[in-house]
Amino acid sequence: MNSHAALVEQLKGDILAGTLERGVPLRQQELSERYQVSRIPVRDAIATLRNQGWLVAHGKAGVMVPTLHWQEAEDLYQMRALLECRLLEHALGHINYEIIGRARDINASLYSPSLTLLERGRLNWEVHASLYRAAQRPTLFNTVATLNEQVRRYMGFQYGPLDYLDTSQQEHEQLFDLLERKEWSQAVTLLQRHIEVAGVQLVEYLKTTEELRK
Amino acid sequence: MNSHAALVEQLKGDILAGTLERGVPLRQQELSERYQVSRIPVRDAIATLRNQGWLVAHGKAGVMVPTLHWQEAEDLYQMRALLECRLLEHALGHINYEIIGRARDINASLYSPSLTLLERGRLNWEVHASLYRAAQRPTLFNTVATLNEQVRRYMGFQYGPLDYLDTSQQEHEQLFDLLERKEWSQAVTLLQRHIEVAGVQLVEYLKTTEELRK
DNA sequence: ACACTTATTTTTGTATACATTTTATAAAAA
DNA sequence: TTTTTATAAAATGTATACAAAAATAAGTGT
Repeated sequence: MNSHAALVEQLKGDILAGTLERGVPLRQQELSERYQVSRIPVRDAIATLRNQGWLVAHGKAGVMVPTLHWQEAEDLYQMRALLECRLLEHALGHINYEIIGRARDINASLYSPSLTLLERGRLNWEVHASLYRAAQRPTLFNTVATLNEQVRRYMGFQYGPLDYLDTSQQEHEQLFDLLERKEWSQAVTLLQRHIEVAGVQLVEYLKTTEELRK
Repeated sequence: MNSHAALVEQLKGDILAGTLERGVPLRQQELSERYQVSRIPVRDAIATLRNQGWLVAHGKAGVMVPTLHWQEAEDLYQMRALLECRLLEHALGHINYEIIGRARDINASLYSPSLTLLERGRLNWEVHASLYRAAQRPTLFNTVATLNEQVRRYMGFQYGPLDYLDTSQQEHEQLFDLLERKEWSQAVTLLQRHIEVAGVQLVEYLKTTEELRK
């Protein structure tokens, strides 16, 4: 992995871990000292993170970690539900037992308790992605991948408070069964609910925590 | 406008104009000489354009203007149809005569024949955006805006060959009428077809030109 | 005490120079 | 001739230094 991607991932990790306080401006020199590189790669990383929504402008000079809003999570999950269902529909004809097998393996690895939050989020996406790739629709796939990457910003909250991940893995297994039996319309419906209820749960949780902060 | 955004727009213009050949690697030094700036702002602009899909990697070092594929256009328009209809639904309750009036004004300005391709594409988006903003859904709006920005890469082809823009403006006017009469479900249906037929026309055209190149 | 200017400091943006990686070239071996 | 490997050239990535812009602080008048 080149150092640019490494720095971006490092920053994402620190954002999720809460090491970088939300709302306060990040200074390029601070970051360059913290990560022991010059300001140029820091600038590159900041640009990437801005484009992906992990950082936003702070006034006219500087960026900050944005505060989380339930409205954003709601939109992200609604878009996921819409687009991922279309993507699964395109994939249906191309999904074979090998693909389902790989997806099962990834889903099984999620049961390991010694996974960091970041690894868990990434594996969860890989379960979905392994199915979506069969659709051979790179443009649609990329947009969906971008949405999932944005959802990751809320992962720090999804873990712990609502033990969503257990039920999520079980729903994945149900999805695999339906796909193997070629019960396609039911599979798409399950996926839709799978995403929508996850979204509703997250939004509800965010609303309560937002209330608490006032 | 700061120089970074200016350089990005300049490059987009040159990409649309065909000044930068597709498929051949762009060198940072060439661009820095061409636009009379150092390689640093060129690098920044390239990073932005890569994130927006206007440039893609060429091997391990360098970027190029990507070739256009009808499959990409198809996906972009299908996503637009899905997401923009949802966005319009959210907006329906908030759309008033002032908003429709502004949209009408923008649409009227499109009849001017002395518009460049870039200006035309931008105004066309502004018609849609002026309605969507009423929805007050920034996250959904941003995704839709990104999709429209990506569609712009195909605008060079949409102009001339298929005289799509005339009918597009007439459909906009129909949409305004339906919104004023609060015939909401019909308005959403019209928008869906408006986007879908534009997509189909573009895809058909791209298929024929792709055939010719072989 | 408060609004408004002006000066100072800080921060970001850009140029130049150097280091590292990648690509192209040419020589050597199969 | 083709493939492989070594070498040279070129391109990108990064650090440092400087210029422009923005934020902060100090001063001025009301």
